[in-house]
This record gives sequence, C-alpha cells and structure tokens, in this order.
Amino acid sequence: MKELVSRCPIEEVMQVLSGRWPTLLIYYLSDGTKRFSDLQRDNPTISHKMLTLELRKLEDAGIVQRTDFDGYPRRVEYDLTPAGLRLVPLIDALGDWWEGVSGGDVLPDVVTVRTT
Amino acid sequence: MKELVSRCPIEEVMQVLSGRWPTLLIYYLSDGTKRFSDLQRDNPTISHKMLTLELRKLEDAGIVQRTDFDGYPRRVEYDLTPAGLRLVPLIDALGDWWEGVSGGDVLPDVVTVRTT
DNA sequence: TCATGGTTACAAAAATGTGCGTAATTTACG
DNA sequence: CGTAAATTACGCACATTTTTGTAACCATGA
Repeated sequence: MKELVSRCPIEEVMQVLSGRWPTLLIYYLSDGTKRFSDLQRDNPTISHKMLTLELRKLEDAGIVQRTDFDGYPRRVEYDLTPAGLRLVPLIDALGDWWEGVSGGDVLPDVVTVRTT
Repeated sequence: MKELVSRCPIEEVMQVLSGRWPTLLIYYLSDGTKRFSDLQRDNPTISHKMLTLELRKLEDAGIVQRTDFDGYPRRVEYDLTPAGLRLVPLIDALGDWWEGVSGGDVLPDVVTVRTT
C-alpha cells in the first residue's frame, strides 16, 4: 500500500494501521512507556528492521513519540501521544466487535475443557 | 499477513481489515446492496481479481453476504451482514479520529479558499 | 569488549496486476 | 431455425511489485 487512491480518511488511517504490527504495538504501548527492547520482548517474532520501520511510521503519523536519551546504556523510549491514546479505545472496540462476530470460536485450541 | 502470531483478537481483526480495500468496500456497502460491477465502479482502480478475493475474505469473516441470482444477465449482490453493519460506526470512528490527528491537513489541494 | 538501538544491502516471500478462458443466458443475424 | 455475439461474474496461470527477513555493519559509552 504505497499510495492512496481515494481521498478518503478511511483509506488514510488504514495506510497507517494496516498490517500485523501497528495495532499490536499501539496495544502494548497503551500499557505505558516501552523501550525498543521491551517491544521486541512483547513481540518475539518481529524483526528489528520491521520494528524500527513500524515505529517510525507510527511516529510520523503522530501516534507514537520517540525519545532518545543520552547516557549508557543507550535508552530509547516509546510512548503514545495524546492522539495515540485517543486511538486505543477505537482499536479495543474493533477487538471486542471481532470477539462478538467470531462468536467464541477464537482460539479453538485453547477452549476451556470442562472436567466436570 | 498469512498467519497469526499473537492469539490476540486485535491481530485477528486486522488480518481481515488490513489493506486498502476491506474498509473501503465496507464503506461503500454501507450505502446498501451493491453488485460486483457497482463495486468496480466505486473503486475504479481495483482489479477484478482483488475485488473477488477481498469480497470472499469479507464473506468468510461474516461481514458481507453474497447472493448469486439466476437469470440473465448474471447478477451477484453483496450486502453487509448485521455484524458488518455493527462494524461500520467503528470504521467511521477511525476516519473521524484521523481527521482530528491530521488536523485538517488532509486533502490540502481541496481546502476551501475564501473568496471574500 | 559489550550492550543498545539502530542502518543498509541483498534475498526470499507475499501480495497484486494482467490477460485469457469459462458458464449461463439472452439477443441479433441470415 | 441455427449460430454467432454480447453480458456478468468470475477462475487460473504467469509476471511484476511490494513487503519482509537476514545478516553484516555502525555509533556511543561504560
């Protein structure tokens, strides 16, 4: 999704939020400040390249704030901006909606087994 | 985004809604029933292959209902399911949120010019 | 020398576009 | 009457584009 085709705000948001990582990163950041390495631990399967790319995209979109501290060891912290915080409930609402749609057949292999 | 990595409903929704087309198609379908060719007209840049693929994905996710009518000329209609209808306001909210974030600098070349 | 948080170039994988073929039915032509 | 052409909504194979992974390298400071 390199370019926009529709002049529609919906397409513009999706350009930022599309993909596996953006919403997950926002979700983890809604916990509070995180370092680069924290986010790597939260999402063990993301490559460091993707992590930097996605964080930059979120930063450019005004959703995430990046702070690079002096000193040792190097420390870079990521937080949600006020706009990012306002986005969180909207993303949560999508998650809740989905749990309603998929009517409980999410995580089929983790379903509680009653042992009577 | 072929597979899920997180057991998180947020990642699951995004697997369905990610990309340029899903939310746009839902948006157009929120207008009411549309035929395949209507959706092609609404989004002139989508290829027929992508249109069928995306519509199938939305159908499988329970967001869109497909009805194939007998007769000539062939007619296939697409509608939002009740779940799809419930999703619409959430998508709209994202669009509104974005218009707030990007603070009016959307559509810079369409900004109203006061002629006073 | 190690740790953190990167960047860059190259390669692999995934998504998307293109063009052709098909099915069912109706209409048009000779 | 027989047959060819048109319409809609696809499916499929192959090619191109875009995204993502991998591995190597860089800077800072203890």
